[in-house]
Amino acid sequence: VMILRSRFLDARRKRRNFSKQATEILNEYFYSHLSNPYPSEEAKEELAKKCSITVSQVSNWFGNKRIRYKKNIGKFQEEANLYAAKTAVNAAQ
Amino acid sequence: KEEKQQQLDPNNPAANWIHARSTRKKRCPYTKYQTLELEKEFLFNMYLTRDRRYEVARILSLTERQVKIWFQNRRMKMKKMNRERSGGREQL
DNA sequence: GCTCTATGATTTACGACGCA
DNA sequence: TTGCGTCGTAAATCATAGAG
Repeated sequence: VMILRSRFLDARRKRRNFSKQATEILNEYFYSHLSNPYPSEEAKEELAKKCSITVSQVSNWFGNKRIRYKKNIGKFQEEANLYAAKTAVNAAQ
Repeated sequence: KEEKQQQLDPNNPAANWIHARSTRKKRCPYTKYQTLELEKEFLFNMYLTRDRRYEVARILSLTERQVKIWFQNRRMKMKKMNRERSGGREQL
């Protein structure tokens, strides 16, 4: 029983990568708010809804993204340019 | 293998959200034993008296501050678990 | 299948702020 | 003014999904 229980509890660490579209939405927000990539609670809720993930997952994603971006800006430069261009196109419409 | 040199391009709008308290103690993962004992204590009561905190800290070779913060974090974890347990679907 | 690494989640440690 | 509470986060670490 304890074994089964612990397996169930450990299942929270079973994860799937987010969908391509969810990642797209999160990255768009991140790179279009690069000067302050800290979404408010309301913004997190909206992102969560759009991405079909939980608010906690949105928080985790931004926490991971900020630290990993900061640790190696060069590695993300291409991605940053891509989303900057995408945002510019959206804004132009 | 470890050269963390990041030249912050002035063009880069990300220049300002770096906190990084240089005086912060590095995170040090607790042993299985320490965690287990802390969990047992948490099960006994979610809030520590000063005397219990002293005892737990002494037994586990942690500082009282570490024990205090562990309980604070543990309560936040519980809160989060409850929040997502009631909001999400349950299977099994 | 079998490494690796990218990625989502969890764990320590604080700063900021609240209340008694 | 001390001191413990929560909230949000940084940074390190964990666990493994997935790409080669």
